[in-house]
Amino acid sequence: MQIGQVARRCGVSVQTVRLYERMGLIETAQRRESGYRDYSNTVVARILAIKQGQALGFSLREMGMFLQLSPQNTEQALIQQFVDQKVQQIDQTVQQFQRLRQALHEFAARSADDPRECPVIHALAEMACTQGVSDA
Amino acid sequence: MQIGQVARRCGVSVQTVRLYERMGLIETAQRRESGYRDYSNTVVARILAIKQGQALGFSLREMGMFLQLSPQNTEQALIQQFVDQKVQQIDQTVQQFQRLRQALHEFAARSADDPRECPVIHALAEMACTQGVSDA
DNA sequence: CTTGACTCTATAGCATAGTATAGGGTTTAT
DNA sequence: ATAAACCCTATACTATGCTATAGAGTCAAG
Repeated sequence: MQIGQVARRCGVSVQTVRLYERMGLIETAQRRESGYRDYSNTVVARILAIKQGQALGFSLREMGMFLQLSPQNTEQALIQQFVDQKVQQIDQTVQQFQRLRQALHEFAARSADDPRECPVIHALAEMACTQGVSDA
Repeated sequence: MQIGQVARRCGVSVQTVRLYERMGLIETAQRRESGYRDYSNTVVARILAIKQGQALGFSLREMGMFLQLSPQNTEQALIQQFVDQKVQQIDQTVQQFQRLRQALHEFAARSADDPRECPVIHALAEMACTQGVSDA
């Protein structure tokens, strides 16, 4: 599969595919005699996974570590530890999104002359505090 | 309140506070005769809100628009529309996080010689697809 | 056998969100 | 009256994740 086809199937540019290859996020493509890259089709799912991970806030570096992890190269205990940590992070993030959701509803329900602080700022600031920022 | 105190209270650098001011994300501070900025203390909640929003994946530009929205300057119908849209986005994101969570558990539970595709890549790729990427 | 659509490398540039530095003035405490 | 700790502006630099361009080769269709 040529790089252009991979790119179109993933909704990314060919430069992005090359970038991901250089960064080691996807397989190093086979080359034809011409020098053209020839990708296996598993690369498509991988790129889609990377883009989706990004959309959820993971950096390319994180996604790279993520994707490198496999039972073949990593101890079960470490995998479990990694997964537990990620799940905990996810739960926290989900909770924060839900508080934001609630605050948005309160915001929309407010009357124009409500003197109280904006519920969205309030909720977001509180979340930040709960996670520990302080000073005298 | 001096800029350094604001910065420490928010857990950011003074340069960041100045940057946010230049970008119009926070109030333009009063100045003392010396030229020193003098912030009101509402600025702290605002910066914390910005940082928390960022942690949830919003850009500074988005947070700026967010924070500008108020019943004083925006029609109720528009606010409702904005809120509905954001809530819908949040619900989708939360759902995606929960699918990822599930996939992570499956990943951890897998035996080392399972020949199937990695459940995390699989789940992320599927999510991406569901949102519409395609090509012939 | 040439045209158009593709590919290659290499390099440079962009937006975002900061961080660092230079060169200076201010405040407070001793 | 001087040191330490703060503040000011302006400019330059950084990392991340792309995007654009130049200059070249490849390949399929007519």
